[in-house]
Amino acid sequence: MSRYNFKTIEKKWQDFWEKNNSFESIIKKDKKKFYCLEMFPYPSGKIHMGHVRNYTIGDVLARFKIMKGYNVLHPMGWDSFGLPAENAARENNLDPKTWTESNISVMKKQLKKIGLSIDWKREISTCSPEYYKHQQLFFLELYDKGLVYRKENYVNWDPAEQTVLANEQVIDGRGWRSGIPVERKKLNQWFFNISKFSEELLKGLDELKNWPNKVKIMQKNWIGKSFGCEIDFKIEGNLPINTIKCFTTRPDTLFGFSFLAVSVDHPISKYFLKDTEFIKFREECSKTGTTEESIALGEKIGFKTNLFAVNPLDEKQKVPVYFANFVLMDYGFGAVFGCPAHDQRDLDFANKYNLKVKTVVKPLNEDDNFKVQKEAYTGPGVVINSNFLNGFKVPEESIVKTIKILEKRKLGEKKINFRLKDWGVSRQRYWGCPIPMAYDKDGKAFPIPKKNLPVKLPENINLNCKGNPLDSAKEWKKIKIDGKELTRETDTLDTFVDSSWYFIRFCSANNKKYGFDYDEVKYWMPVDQYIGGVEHAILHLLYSRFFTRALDYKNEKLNLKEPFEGLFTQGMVCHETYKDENNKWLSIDEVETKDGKNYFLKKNPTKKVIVGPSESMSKSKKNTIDPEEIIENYGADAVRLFMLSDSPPEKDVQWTEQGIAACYKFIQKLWTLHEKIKDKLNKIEKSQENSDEISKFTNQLINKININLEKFHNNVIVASFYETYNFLIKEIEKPINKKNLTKNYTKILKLMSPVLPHFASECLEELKCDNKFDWPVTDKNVLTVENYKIVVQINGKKRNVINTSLNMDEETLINEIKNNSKTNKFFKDKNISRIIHIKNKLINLIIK
RNA sequence: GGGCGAAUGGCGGAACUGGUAGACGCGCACGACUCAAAAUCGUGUUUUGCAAGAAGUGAGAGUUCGAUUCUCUCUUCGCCCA
Repeated sequence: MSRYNFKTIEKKWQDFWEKNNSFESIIKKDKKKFYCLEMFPYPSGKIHMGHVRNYTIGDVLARFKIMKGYNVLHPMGWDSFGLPAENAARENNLDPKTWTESNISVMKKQLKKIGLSIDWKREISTCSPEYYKHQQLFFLELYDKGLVYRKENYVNWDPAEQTVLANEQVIDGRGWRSGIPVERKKLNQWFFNISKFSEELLKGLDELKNWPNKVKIMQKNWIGKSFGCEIDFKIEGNLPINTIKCFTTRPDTLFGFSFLAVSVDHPISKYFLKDTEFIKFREECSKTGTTEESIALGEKIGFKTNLFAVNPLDEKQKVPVYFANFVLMDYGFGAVFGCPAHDQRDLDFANKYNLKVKTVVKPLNEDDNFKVQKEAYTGPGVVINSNFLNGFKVPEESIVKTIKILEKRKLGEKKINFRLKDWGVSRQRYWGCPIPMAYDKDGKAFPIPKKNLPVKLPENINLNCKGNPLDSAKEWKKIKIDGKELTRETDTLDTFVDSSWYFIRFCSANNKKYGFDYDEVKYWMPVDQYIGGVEHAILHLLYSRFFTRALDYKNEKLNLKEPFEGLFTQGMVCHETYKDENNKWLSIDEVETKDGKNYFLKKNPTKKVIVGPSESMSKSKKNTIDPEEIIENYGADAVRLFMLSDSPPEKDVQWTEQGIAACYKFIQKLWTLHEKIKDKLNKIEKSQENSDEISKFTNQLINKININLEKFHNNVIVASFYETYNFLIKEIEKPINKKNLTKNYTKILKLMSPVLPHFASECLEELKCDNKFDWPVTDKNVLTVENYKIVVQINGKKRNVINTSLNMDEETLINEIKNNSKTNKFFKDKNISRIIHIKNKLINLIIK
């Protein structure tokens, strides 16, 4: 018996697939298409286990669909713009392009070693001008359609680095590099008008039947449609304004009104610019950062004005007006009315500034003396202490009825509000897609003429300057359009823009004229199955849905709304973590164990290692496993097998040395089995009779795998492979019909081939019996079974399992149970009062 | 604080529309082979009990002939939002 040499065999088949262009996809109109896409990687240097898991899940599906006769598109590319390249380049004194390109070539080689069914002829890279020139054209098209505009907006500003920080670069309110508190600063930026599509994007979710509910709910919350009312509050004081407009979802709590809070950026702020106290307060606010979270977690502070707001439902009630840090200008109208009793944030604020707290809603089970104390009451109930609103049920009638009253009195108006804000796409970075715009001396914006695209990134840029590197590219910035001297936009596009249409680009990856070809997009889109991490559940997926709609907007030729028909979000790959006595992370290579429980330092085996919980693999925790090394030691098929076994793919999986070793051993066992079967087939001369258990088994296996593949229950599929081995290794010891063995074993190998493509290809080639790579179908003739095991329950408890013939009549069955030695004792002095009989499955006798 | 989800042996996990709980793997134990070890193969492995049996899917109730599955209450954990 030879050992299975995965190194030569895997190489052999990978070369074979490449030479034969096995996975090249071309439009075949007579065939049903299947577009299988995994989220493309960021070329950070090397592939990690998360990629291997993601791409294995996708590859199994793609190969399955190919075998089922679909015309499959399964492409791969690189999300290659972004900050890490800029940082790495700065550290290593390279340019980002060189760094990125060398990473891509390394990672491509690594990906190929997994044996993926990728059509590499469609490979794209978002940092190549061949890709981003189309993106720049789309930008201008969106600009023409009125979906792109420029406005001033706040950014996170690092005063030490003199640069803008992305939200994730702000850690505890400080710049990640400088450690200095981040400030809010206003900058002119480009925006995509995503909020124009709020309603559509929300409604579209209902049609995404093959999306996880979880993700749809997350998107729904993110879009945040709320139904409420805008109210004009009369203002009294010494300012030339009469009213302030507010948006509220709780007009029914208007009688609990105790203050009015406005954003420091509210138009009325211009009347306070001479007030040094206000200026101080505004500076204080700018330190809080711009994210909703930092505002929610930070202290609520206010600045009292000398203004008073009048309650529109009760002219006698006048409350103070505050500037407050928790009111954002871009939500509603930058002003909210405060009802402390029924909003926790308002209550915190009211307690701090000693404002009145009036309870106007009580829970159903409380009486009218119910008073809100330390916790705001936001639940359902009845309106109290509110004059003509009293008795309204909260929330089902109170909100609607109050709005009607306000509308009748012309004090307010029903309004729908969305949390979703427009997408700011300007980034003050070098390594991104240049925004194709330019400005004259007065700051007026002009689009770069389409014929002059692409606007290429200048090379040899000094990245070690402060601020935006492109700003220092003096020559590059100058441009003449129609004789006018202009200055180029120096911001680049958010990399989320790059990934918002790459799935469309794959349909026509090599089209030089335009970003895509309409016929090809019509054939391939939408993506039938998109697979990736749940961390992209909101932004990437929402932006992609928006961008697709934006391309479709005012464009009769495209007719594409939703890019991803099916979505699957896989879990992460985790590993135990190790620390030394000084609480410093230790890498997996630095520790060793003999019993799997106690770990010691390799360098110093007397030093015990602290074993931490299993966490997602990350460089910072030093618990990563290098896929290339693993493939080198165990082979791609073993890694693929392990990535699918153990845990369901939507959950996290634990990487263990024993786990991968078990998969390796299993493939060796399958090979031994294969050799035994070959041997057996050579020895059988005449056709031998047998009960054909193998056909029955294979048929059941086909059913099982079909069901589980569609449901992504890959771990169950792997388990069924083990069952198959356990079955076959015993079965081939029995007399067997040669034809049956060949036919069924071939089917079994084909069933395994999406998961173990190299191994299955090799075995099938050796059998030389059938070189068609089709998906096995069940043989209906074999599925009829004569003998059934039926479960016998007495008073609902399982007492026995007996063999019966198909559709045995009830009387015979009961007689058999009464006489059976295991169950006869239950019938002494008792009668059967009820019979529940499920044919060929179970019988439950109720006896008294 | 709100939303969503989960909880099954020593561990990862399986169980189709309510119908044999613990598939499959890991680990562990014993045995075979071997001078020995590794590798490999075989047997066993929810708890309790010698056994027949009994108990058992986070806790408590409910619906049902029958509940891991459905309903309610609670506990713990995870994710997202605030």
